[in-house]
Amino acid sequence: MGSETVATFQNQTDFSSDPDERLIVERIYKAVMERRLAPNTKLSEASLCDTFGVGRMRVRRALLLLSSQGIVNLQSNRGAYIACPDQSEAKDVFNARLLIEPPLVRQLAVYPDSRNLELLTDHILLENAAREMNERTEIIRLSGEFHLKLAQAAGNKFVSRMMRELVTRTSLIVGLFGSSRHATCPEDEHTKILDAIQSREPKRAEKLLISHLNHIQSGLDMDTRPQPQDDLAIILRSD
Amino acid sequence: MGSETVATFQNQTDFSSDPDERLIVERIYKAVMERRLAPNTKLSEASLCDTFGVGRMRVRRALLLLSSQGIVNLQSNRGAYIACPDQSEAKDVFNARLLIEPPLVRQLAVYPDSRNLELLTDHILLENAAREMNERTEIIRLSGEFHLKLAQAAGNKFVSRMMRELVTRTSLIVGLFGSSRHATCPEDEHTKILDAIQSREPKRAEKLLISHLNHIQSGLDMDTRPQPQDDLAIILRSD
DNA sequence: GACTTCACAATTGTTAACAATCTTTGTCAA
DNA sequence: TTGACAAAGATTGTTAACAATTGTGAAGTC
Repeated sequence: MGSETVATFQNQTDFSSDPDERLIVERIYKAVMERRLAPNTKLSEASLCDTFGVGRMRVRRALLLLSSQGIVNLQSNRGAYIACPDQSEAKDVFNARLLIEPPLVRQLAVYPDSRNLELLTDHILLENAAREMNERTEIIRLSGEFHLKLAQAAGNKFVSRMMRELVTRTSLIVGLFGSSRHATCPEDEHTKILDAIQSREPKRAEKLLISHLNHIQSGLDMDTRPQPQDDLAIILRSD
Repeated sequence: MGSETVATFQNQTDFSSDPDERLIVERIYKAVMERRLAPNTKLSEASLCDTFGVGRMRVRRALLLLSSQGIVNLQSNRGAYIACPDQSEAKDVFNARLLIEPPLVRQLAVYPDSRNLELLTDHILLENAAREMNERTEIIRLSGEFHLKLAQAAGNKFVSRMMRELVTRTSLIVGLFGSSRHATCPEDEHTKILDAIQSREPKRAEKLLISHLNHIQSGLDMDTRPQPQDDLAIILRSD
């Protein structure tokens, strides 16, 4: 794992015309989605340069794009760090998701497009396969991407974009505040949601989704760890 | 008009740390919102450089940020152009707005926060004042920004961001497809919506908003002008 | 021993020159 | 007159050197 191409992700809205830039952005995005890159990890220009074999300009542009997507935090004269959402932001993320996803799912259940439902079914198969194989990073990423595909099923570029940002941020939040027990999403909730959509039951789909989001949220310890990292990141580096 | 500071807009999410960069981004954003910058207008680096008295680096970064917000279209080796949404994108924008804004307004009507309602009231006063004075560009901008303030009233950073993008894009769309008659928004619909919110009538607020959005959409000639500009822009330039 | 100060190293920010690409203009031939 | 072609001009993309800032560690002082 990790060796497969990044092309899988390039159905996303990506503004950079240069392929190298896209690669950098997508790789970091993917690492964040899989929680391999922890919040507040420093992304120094030099290391990215020789990781990707690119000049500084490309790296800087990629970092600027990542910062505009809220994935990275640019600090003047100090460098780029993986974003580290606080409790207030976490609240905003979940509220935004609770605002957008329910009507989205309702709409999907009212006008289900067979082609899109197929894609969702395929995705759930992937999820289950990853679970069977116990591939942790895959499970985490696919779990998040289910919601993204939900948005993509609506066939709306803007909704997809916003959802991508919200899902990415959720990944950071779960990484920060998630208790180790509920590390991964509950297994069958996605299946149930898709089922309700396929059966054209908007109300049920909506309710399942809301409880799913609440379930994720309830697995977080928002009180502990007020503002961790930075120190922690340094500690990890000193090993 | 036009001489007032740009600071008014800086409550927005803006990722650039440098003040010059913010200024460029906000000025172009504002010009688009006021429909002074038409779709497909070329933004050459040189002209921006001496307009703002900045080096090329700043301009290029600003353009990259604008492109990440969908305001500007970066074409490799050809330059930056004000985005020119097509019919398909227009459809997406309105669908996204119809997805997000109704639940948003409903929520505002259920939990109205007095401070935020005050801000909305103030905004409507500004709108009416601009209408009285017949300040066209102000009317256009404030009209769009009402919806943005609606989102901001929810106190959610992400919702505000998405709405900002949608509203900006709507401005481009109306500029492209809007028939000259309905150039500006209908006068009192915003007032009515706010009224419904203040009276804590979620259903009514939602309905008013939906019909408001449909009203805007119905004022567009989506069939005419399949893909204008570029040529048109060149024609205008040859005067 | 703890604290400040200073200098050095490392990292990021900026600039300007150079390279590559596209656009325009002018010329020539059909 | 129209079209293709080529050279000049203008614009964007890239690179590398330089400047500025921050972080680090050693020396010195209390």
